[in-house]
Amino acid sequence: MSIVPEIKVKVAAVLKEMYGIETTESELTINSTKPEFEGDYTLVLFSFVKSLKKSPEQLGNEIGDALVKAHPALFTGYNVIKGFLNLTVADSYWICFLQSNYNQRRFGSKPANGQKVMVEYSSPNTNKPLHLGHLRNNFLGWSVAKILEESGYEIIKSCIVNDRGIHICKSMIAWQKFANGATPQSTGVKGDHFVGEYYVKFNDAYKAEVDQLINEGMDKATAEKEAPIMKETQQMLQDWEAGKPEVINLWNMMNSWVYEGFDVTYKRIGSDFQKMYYESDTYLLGKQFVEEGLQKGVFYKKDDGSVWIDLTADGLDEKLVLRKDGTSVYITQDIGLAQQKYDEFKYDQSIYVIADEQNYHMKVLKLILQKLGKPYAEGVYHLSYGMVELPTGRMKSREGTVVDADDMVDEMVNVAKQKTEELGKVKDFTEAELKELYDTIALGALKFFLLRVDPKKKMIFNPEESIDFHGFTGPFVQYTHARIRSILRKSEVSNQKSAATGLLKLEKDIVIMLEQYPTILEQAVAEHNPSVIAIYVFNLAKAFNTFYTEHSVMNAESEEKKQLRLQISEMTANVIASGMSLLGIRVPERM
RNA sequence: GGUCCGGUAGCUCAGCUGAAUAGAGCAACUGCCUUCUAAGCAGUAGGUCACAGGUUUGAAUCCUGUCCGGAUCACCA
Repeated sequence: MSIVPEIKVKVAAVLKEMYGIETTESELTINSTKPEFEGDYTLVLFSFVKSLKKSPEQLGNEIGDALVKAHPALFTGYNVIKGFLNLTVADSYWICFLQSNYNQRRFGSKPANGQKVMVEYSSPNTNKPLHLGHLRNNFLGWSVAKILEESGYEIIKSCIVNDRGIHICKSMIAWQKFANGATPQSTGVKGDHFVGEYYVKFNDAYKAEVDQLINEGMDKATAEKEAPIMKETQQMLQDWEAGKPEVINLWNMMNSWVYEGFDVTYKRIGSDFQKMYYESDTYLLGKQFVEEGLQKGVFYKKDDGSVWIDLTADGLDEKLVLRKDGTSVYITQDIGLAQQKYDEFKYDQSIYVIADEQNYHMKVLKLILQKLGKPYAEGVYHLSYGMVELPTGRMKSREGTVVDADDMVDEMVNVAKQKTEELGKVKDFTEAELKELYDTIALGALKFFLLRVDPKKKMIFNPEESIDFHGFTGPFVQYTHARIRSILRKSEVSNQKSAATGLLKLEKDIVIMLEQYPTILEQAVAEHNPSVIAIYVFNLAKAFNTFYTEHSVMNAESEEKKQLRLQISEMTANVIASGMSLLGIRVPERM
């Protein structure tokens, strides 16, 4: 058991024995003792003062006395200040904890719990390359999956590719019109970027046609509908749905270009999936549920044949689930896909990593599944994350302010290279080693930057800050790891029982933090939130650096001290490495 | 307009299941490399926690209202 719950159990026993009051764990507040006071953990006394009719000081002294007397191996002292009982945990407890965990590679991980979780993330469109927003999504989804996996869940990472629809036809039409048969191969442009260029070309051509029609006296709305290129695109969508071979061939060809490009990007940023879904396969799913919903009285049909669900009683609106022409809408497809996923994997939980602009949609999806009585409805969880904005405001593809994912990674690699060369610490590295190091640092910086903020909140991406490798950053944590590894390379850590008997303040600070790691991991799981790990790992690295400048490991005062510090160092390196791995960040031996 | 989310130091963010004098990083200023990697450390300065009420022994945190910003409410996806 972790130390905090253990303290709570002991306190509860004392309260029961001395005053006859029953307390639950949540009624007891144990905080880390503020650095300006003596002690490790603090019990807040106020809540008992009233019912026990004792002054906080008296109560604190009584409880403190009883705790020290009953558990001399755990508590070595206490002090009471105002309504706070500050408890000092025995050094021997911390040393023993360190001794038994310092060389564990996966401290904090849990055995399989039999629960199966699907995590759907990334969800790209096949008409343009990935951008900064996708990166946040990919890093989040991957990390949450990894965090759950480390905590004993079986994970299936999945991805739904939006590979059909009007937006896909736009780039197809533009390619037909403007490409003269050009291909990624013939131009040397990465496939997803290549196709993205034609999507842009479509919009340019479309805009020109609309402007011309307006100049000829047409109103804007009509012009947007009547523009010839738009009509061609809509025709193409119909041809696609009808399965017209030349359209399908073109579609297959252009999508394959995009996938080649995506493969490169995914590999580079470390995204992977066990199961791919394609909207072209799933867009017709869900229609069967319309009939089921009608029979169960969950849906109703309007005179024009369209089918709806009334969610006004749940504080939402009426929502269309089937068009009057009998085709399904997005939400209907999602119902179908949820069922298909469940049929195949029988998941306990299904996490959808989708931006918060779809909060309403996901609420509706879950509600409909519940109303249809689906057994998996409760397990549907929308991991909603905020949009990434630039200091200048929202990214807008039409205004060309979108930050491209590949460009972003390239730039980070360049910065990593430049800074590494400036510092000149790894001049003996081979080309291959250098390349790997630049990648490790670049992606570490980028991932840490995007994962360190609470997913729920929108974030401002400041390019200048993102290339800073000092302070609250991935490279700072990586650097701390490299520093520790440097020490460990030079010295054997003895597996002998530590002979050390006491801990200095800065030594204990680190051990206390290390002990908290499993609790932090639990919090990250409960909140589906990687940022708590990023923050923790940064604080741990910071504490180690403080210790490092103050005390020497290699030239410690005694052999016992040296061994103790080596153990602290090794465990810190291990916890940094595993914490960072949960964020999808590698950690170098040297940098 | 309805619903939802947010407003904490110049900037980016923690803290939000109530608890001690509100914390980091960046930016600014001061120091520290003959000693295990200075991508580091130590220090100074910087706050009416949007505003007003309320609950409480105690509120950045909970409740109500107001102001400001954003998202959403498509037979789009």
